Amino acid sequence: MSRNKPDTRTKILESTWRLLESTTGDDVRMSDIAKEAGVSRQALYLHFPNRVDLLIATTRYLDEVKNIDARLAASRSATTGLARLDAFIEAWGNHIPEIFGVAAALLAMQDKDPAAKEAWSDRMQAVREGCEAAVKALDQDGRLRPELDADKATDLLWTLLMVHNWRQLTVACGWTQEAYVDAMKTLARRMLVCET
Amino acid sequence: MSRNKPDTRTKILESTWRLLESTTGDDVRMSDIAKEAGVSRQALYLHFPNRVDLLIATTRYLDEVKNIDARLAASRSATTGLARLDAFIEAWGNHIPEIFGVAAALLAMQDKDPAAKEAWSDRMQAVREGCEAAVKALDQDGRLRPELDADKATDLLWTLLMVHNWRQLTVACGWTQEAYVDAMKTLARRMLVCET
DNA sequence: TCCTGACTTGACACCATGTAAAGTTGACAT
DNA sequence: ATGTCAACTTTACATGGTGTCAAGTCAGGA
Repeated sequence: MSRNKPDTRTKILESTWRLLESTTGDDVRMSDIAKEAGVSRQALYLHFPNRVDLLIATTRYLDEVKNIDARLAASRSATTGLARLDAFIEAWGNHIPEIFGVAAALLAMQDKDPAAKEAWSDRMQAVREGCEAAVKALDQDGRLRPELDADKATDLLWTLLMVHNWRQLTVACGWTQEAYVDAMKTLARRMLVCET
Repeated sequence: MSRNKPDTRTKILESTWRLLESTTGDDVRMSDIAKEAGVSRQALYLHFPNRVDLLIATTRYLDEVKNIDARLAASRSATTGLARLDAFIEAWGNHIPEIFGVAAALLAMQDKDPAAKEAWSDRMQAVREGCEAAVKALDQDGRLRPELDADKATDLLWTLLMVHNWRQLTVACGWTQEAYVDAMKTLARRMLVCET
């Protein structure tokens, strides 16, 4: 884990990220990344076995830099179930735009590449666990709608918070990030929480 | 519009559909379709200029066979706004599994191919119009939540009914089609409709 | 000085899409 | 019967991106 030098590997990861960020980059090729990193195309293959693994490594790098795990974990410290739900939605919802470029690239190749599917599904499993924890906290407060069991409620919240829905509302419909997060909070309550 | 003979074009469209339907078909190639249709690969190019256009033609063929437009239009005949919302969700929600295979293929190539993006966005625009009509009917009954304007409400309903959410709940979470439709109806009401 | 590891250069195999051109076949008009 | 035309087949090839391979460069350390 010694990463001190100018570090070509990091340069590559940063470049990949940067290119995927610029939404204009419809389809980012290996040679594009190499050029951006100021490195030969072959150098990429010295550090990553293939394109998919490079993208996956980029998401992990991003998670590390943005420290999403810590931020999601923070939402667990809320005292009431409701506060926890809000905190979780806020943490995750505000993380989405940070990872969206990379996420979209990974999503795009899900059908073709099993490894990409696997990698994405891993990340989403982490989100699901966050949803589950929030739902359980709600249940323990007796605020979960009685007609919902914890599994169904988790499924619903998980689905609501998917990247696709963020994309639709912000990118396609032009909502602001704040409007998105607020709407998600409201909807989650209406979906899951019972009165009083 | 004379289509009477054994009709290679139709055979190709049917084969494309069939292959995309079988979700195992991760990535359906032109040669796969040709083989399935019992036709040379080049024959495909006699009928469709390229892969994207073939996929788009397949969606149109499907729409025609399944007669979705008529079914969506039928939802407009409901008398109250609430009934209309339900009818629309039922019509569209039950159409999704019919088109899902083709839709997924078209979605997968959205980033790469502008024509695919265009085609899909066209179809989704039709859905949006349905959402808008339902929201307006609700508004006229005075049942639309006062804190929502018609645009925002349409955005939300449209997002809720996206194919991705169907996929997540049924394919990923294992919900039945009925459970999905019921949940969407309930959620739409909770999202959009005010009390009394 | 020589070695080694990181990187470059250039060539190439692979695979899917799409193009091009010549050959086959069957229906149909005369 | 013959010629023609359209639909389809066969074969070959260009293109573009991924991934592999092998030889070459070059700086820094023992």
